[in-house]
Amino acid sequence: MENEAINDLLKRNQLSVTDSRKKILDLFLKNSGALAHSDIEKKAGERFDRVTVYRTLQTFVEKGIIHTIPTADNAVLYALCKDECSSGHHYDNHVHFVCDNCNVTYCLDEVVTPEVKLPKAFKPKVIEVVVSGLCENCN
Amino acid sequence: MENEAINDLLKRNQLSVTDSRKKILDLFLKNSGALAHSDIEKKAGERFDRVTVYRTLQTFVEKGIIHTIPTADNAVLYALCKDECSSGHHYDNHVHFVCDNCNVTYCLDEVVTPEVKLPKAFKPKVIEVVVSGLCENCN
DNA sequence: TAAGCAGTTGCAACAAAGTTGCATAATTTT
DNA sequence: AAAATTATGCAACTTTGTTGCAACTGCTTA
Repeated sequence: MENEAINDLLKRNQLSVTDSRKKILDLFLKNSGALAHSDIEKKAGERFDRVTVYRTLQTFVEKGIIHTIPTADNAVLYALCKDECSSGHHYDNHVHFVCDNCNVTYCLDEVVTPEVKLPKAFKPKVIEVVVSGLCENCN
Repeated sequence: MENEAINDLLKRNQLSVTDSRKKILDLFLKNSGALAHSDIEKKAGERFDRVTVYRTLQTFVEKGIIHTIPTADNAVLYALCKDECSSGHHYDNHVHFVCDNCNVTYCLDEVVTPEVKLPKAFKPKVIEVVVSGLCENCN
């Protein structure tokens, strides 16, 4: 079932289908929120080698399978990309939401980043928006 | 001259006026852009102890003298707050701009963060906007 | 389906970033 | 100017991230 989807996703990105990659991808699929490196490393049941986790996440980012989320406290977070992300180029124009209470980070894919009017001399390329507050569950 | 201003700022925040604090504050005043921890630690001329830099920055953030800036590559950046920031509470509703070319980070104090429409269930408190692209000098 | 190749993993060793306790030194208070 | 308070810097440590290399796994093709 989902196994098929995972295999497909990996193959579509010219990645060999390995245990670690399947397990890490599975974690993302089963988690609605974003994951920190440490979440993955310590994830119940299986322990992955630190180096493998670093390299897997890096590979996934390069292939456009996941993207990083900047946070105010500078923890590195990762979340699945929508299909539109292509290799090395993230169309990451959605808003991220961090809950102050439960600390979960959401990708609000349906909320598009607003326009920002800058001084003329600045040429914007990417706009990152991170909102914090109370999420749907903690409200 | 500026020395007065620095002393005042520290005293106003109930901080004793020490060499390290004066020098680090001075760096911020002389730099239009944001500073990374390492910028401060290695700053030409003077070398500060790593621990002192960590503790000084932490104190300044707590007092509302400086604020942190979230970045895409998760480097920790600090910049001076406008006067409105009070102890422990940052009114940090301006846009940050990171130049892809010269890598300088600007606080665009005059650019106010736009409204973002979230799903009803989410209650926003703080909105962080980080724009990257080409700055006024690299344009 | 077995052999061989390329890509992936995990270990070890290292480098960088950040933290803590404590004795010393500097500021502030009286 | 001495006492009290606060900040500094060292040492030792923890956490986080990186690199090289040998062993292994998944992929290809014959």
